[in-house]
Amino acid sequence: MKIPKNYNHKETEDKIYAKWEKERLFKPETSIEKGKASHDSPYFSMVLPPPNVTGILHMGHALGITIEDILARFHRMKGYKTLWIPGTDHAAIATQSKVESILQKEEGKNRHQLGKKKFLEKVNSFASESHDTIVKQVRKMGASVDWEREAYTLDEKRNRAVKTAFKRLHDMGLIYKGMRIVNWDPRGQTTVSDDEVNYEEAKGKLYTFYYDKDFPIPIATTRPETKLGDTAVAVNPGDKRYKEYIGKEYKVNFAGESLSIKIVGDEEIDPEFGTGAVGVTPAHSFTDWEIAERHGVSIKQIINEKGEISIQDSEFNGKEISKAREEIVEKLKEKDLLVKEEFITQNIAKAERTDGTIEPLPKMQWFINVNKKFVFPHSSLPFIKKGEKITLKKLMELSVKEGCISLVPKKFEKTYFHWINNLRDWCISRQIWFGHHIPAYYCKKEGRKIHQNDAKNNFYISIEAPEKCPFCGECEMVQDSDTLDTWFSSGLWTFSTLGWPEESKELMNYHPTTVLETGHDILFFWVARMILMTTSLIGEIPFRYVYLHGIVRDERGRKMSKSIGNIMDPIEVSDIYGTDALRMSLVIGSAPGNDVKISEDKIKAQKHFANKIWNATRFVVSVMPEEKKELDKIIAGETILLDNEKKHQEDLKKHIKEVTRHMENFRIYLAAEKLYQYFWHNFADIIIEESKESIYKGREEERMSALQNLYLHLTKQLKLLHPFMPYVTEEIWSMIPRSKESENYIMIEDWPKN
RNA sequence: GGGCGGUUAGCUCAGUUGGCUAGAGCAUCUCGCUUACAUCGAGAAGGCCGUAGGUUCGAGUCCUACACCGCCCACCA
Repeated sequence: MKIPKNYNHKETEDKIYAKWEKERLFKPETSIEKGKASHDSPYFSMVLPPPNVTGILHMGHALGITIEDILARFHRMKGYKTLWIPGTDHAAIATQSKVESILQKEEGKNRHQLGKKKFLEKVNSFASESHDTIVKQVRKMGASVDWEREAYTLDEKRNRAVKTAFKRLHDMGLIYKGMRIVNWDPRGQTTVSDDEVNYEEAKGKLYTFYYDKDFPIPIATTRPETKLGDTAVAVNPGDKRYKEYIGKEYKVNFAGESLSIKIVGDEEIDPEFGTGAVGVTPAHSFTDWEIAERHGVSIKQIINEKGEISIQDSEFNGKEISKAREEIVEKLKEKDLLVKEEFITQNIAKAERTDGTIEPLPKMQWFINVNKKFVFPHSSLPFIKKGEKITLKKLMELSVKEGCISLVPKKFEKTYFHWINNLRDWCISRQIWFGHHIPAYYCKKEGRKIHQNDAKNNFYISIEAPEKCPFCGECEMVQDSDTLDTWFSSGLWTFSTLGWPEESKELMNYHPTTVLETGHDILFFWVARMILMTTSLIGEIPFRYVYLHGIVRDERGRKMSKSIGNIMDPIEVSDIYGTDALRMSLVIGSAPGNDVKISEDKIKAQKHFANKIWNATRFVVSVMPEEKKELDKIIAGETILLDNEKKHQEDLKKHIKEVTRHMENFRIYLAAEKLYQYFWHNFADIIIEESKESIYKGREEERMSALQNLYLHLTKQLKLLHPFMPYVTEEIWSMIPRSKESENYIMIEDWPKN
């Protein structure tokens, strides 16, 4: 057979992927049919972390997919029933705000001007376009995912899972509706969770002032306008300066508004900071809310959802915050109440997706209670029995602490525990339109006797829309207009993709999943939520191992970003250098948890490696004996090896062992480097070069021994390399002489044992 | 403020349970188009493994302190 001089990935990749798919090699059922695995074989299962349908894949996705595919292909070759489920994430707020900004740019409209129905149509068509792109890209990366099981976090099956989960968690007493202070994003017009808030450093002013001239204690603040909502002043109970005032109540006139201020003593107050006294604004500050709760101070909301002052009959009513601030400072100056103005740097809370400045507001929202003990309904967990009581926090903690789930690398376990310790109730409701609707229904009539479900709050939780109102028996109920945090649905991902809430075979066969591979930046967002959801709902862990990869950076260690202009598009790169080259360069030097730097040079080097493999094969094929009997003997591995070749085979055995050990311990980066080293500098540089002597000038036994050695080395190494460089190895596999028993595809060959 | 991590060749990084005469890729230099590959080969140069102590027969690897860099969390009125 004549083999071209250089490896051409462009002619290879799409063709091979299509063949794999056509032969259904990505399905565990096929492994069983072909006798590679049996029904009793151990399984290896993963979910693809569903990419957001907000655009296209980036290098981070490429890295994740590569690692996952390596794990999947490795286990498939080792004879595991291997299932890897693909899918996409509707990503609620991220997608909605993306479409909103497009709408604003293209049509100059906001979502309200367009209307809910039309807007959602737009979002859905955007999502579906984005989905198609993503799916194409996942294929291009060579991912051996089972496309027939593809899922979407917002499709019908997942919607059923979400509603069921919501209802069950509510029945368990873990979901509640309550008035609480939340992170309000005035730009996105929605609440966001604590994890979706980022802090930005900014210059600000710290004002020290008195409410009015009769008030004895000076207060410091960076936000004078919020002081309109003050209902108390808190001081440290040990602070001698203010001790005498604790317990007293003052009527003050602050900037023309009358306030009633109670002085309370609270240990949390640092006497050293500012004036040692805090103006307590319970409605617009998390810590103040807590102080107010401790001391029974009243709550007064003075800022509305638009980010305006909202006080009836006040001159400030309807004014923007910044405007109100100026005017108040002006008034304080006039009355000579402003003691000090100093510049300070402070942290401004920003909404991750919209960059809107977070305004803490008290709002009626849905929460998941992480501190409430509940009866654990069923358990396959070793640390708790069915019927025992536990909190969600404890469940999340013990799942990892007791070793049911291992994080790779281990150092993230500390970060994880630390996060759990600081965890507050999870606000799961969002006021956006795109997402799963909360399955809560309200009676339209008022004053009726309410007797079912959650009567106190007058809502009824149901998976199906109720036909008859259980409260009044007449009205058509109104569904809650809120949607769910996107992480609520992705928290169910390992089992919602396997048919839950049906008691499916899939769930029995492939859950808990074996590995979850994802970026360490979503450890809290996603990994922790999956543990929460899975343990509480099905009494099982979602996965045994969590493999966390780092961030892909440019060659100078910078994050890839549009503003720097250093973004590398994985698809472009794989067009130029080949997917195999891209995969190798992403994996080499990428220890779990560490950031990876990638450069064009690095990728080029791996393209060269693919070519090296190609040419080494060309050589081996070209020297194979023409006589059929001899060739068959080599293919069967029956040729007698001389001492020199025996030694090479011993080295190869060691190499296989080492690579396998690395793979089993998630040291994929080391396995990749070893493979590169061994192939190039042992096999090509030494073994092939040495063999030429025997092949061209040696005695018959020497020639045959050398050829046998080459053949064994090449075929075994190709198998070892296949998970890493699936395309080039598959293409080559079809070109080398093989036995009848060997598979048509290297993808389903056995992983070498020795 | 609390926590976690890093510091090894010009650059990017390996170094798995302490045995290393410390490796690789890229870049540099010299020579070579020899019948697998110039997307290559042969060779060279390049490192008090952040600093200071300690444990040990032996430390890049373990311990302590310090310096610098990075990340995460909290958020102080």
